[in-house]
Amino acid sequence: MKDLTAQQSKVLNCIEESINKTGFPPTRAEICQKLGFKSPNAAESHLRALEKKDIISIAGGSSRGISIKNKKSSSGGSVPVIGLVAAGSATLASENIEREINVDPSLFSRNVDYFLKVKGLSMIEDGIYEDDLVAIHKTNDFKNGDLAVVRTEDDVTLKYIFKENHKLL
Amino acid sequence: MKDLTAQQSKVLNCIEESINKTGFPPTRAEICQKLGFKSPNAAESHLRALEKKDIISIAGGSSRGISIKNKKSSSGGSVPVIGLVAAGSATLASENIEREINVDPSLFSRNVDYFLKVKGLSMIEDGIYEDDLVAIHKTNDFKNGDLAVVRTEDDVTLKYIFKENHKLL
DNA sequence: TTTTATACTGTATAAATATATAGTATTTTT
DNA sequence: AAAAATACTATATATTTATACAGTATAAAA
Repeated sequence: MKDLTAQQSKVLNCIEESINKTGFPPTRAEICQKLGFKSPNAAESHLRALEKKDIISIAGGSSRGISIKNKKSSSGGSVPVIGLVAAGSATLASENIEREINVDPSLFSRNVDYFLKVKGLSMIEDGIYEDDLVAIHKTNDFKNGDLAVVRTEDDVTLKYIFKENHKLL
Repeated sequence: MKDLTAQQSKVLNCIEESINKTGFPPTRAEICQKLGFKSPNAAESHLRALEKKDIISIAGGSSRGISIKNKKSSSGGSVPVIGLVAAGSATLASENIEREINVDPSLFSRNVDYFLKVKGLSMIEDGIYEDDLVAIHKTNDFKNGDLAVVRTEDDVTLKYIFKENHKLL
């Protein structure tokens, strides 16, 4: 898959956010508003570039007809499974990947970047057990109370995050 | 939650299918086409009824502005966990519910009707282990190769389904 | 160096879409 | 028995939205 430019990534993020927040994709105008463009054609061009790179598909002649394509193959994307240690170093390098599993992408509303295998019993009250796989979606868009992978100095944990005065609790 | 009429259920199903298939909600006209209505107001009325019953929300002034609300509470729906035996009798009666767990509904693209606890190791090759919870979405809309709960005479199993000449294989 | 891709502004418009209004008929609730 | 909800057809229209066309400018690839 070709790499995306910085602007194309922003537009893709904008689409994901819209779907996550409102339940439906954005219009050209809404993309422009969010990213500060002054011409609808700015959004249109980026959308066509993303379509050309096979990241999204655009349904012609229908409003909000944007859908994000499944990242890898279409018939069940292959998603890497990573141990928690490897996640600490934040690499998806092949030596860190335990195995690849096939999932139906439509089961998840957000893109699954990778799976993390759970160690320990800290989340047992929430129905998350040891060796469970947690689907991880990379994003900078989080709300208080979201469940997230939190990475500190040399520790990686799965917990609910709360932000207060620009500090994570 | 108030009960839905037969027609309202059809419309809700139509919305779910559209989101699952295309990635975005339908227009009034598309609902009419799918359900055989001849007036856009037929769809509109049903949508307003569903909105009144708090099943969906409609974003005013924007196309395809339909989103399906989280079935139970908005901040993490409570979803019942059912043992496989209980699923065989197809009841959600309280004596069959092992426990209720809270999930972030936005993690799933489809509504999660209940969770099923897996018995046996038949799906181990697909990363589904004993005592795993499988999110079940009730629908009549399935494709070949979908993973589904298959219920026979007195047996309930989780398997990939294939249909051929109106027979399930 | 010429082409292609990126990254926009600005303007215009056909088509898509939501949505209101006016009816009719049936069923359900009060 | 009256009122309210359901379940539509039919028509109309303001607004939303996609999308094309004309430019300008810069960076990357051939």
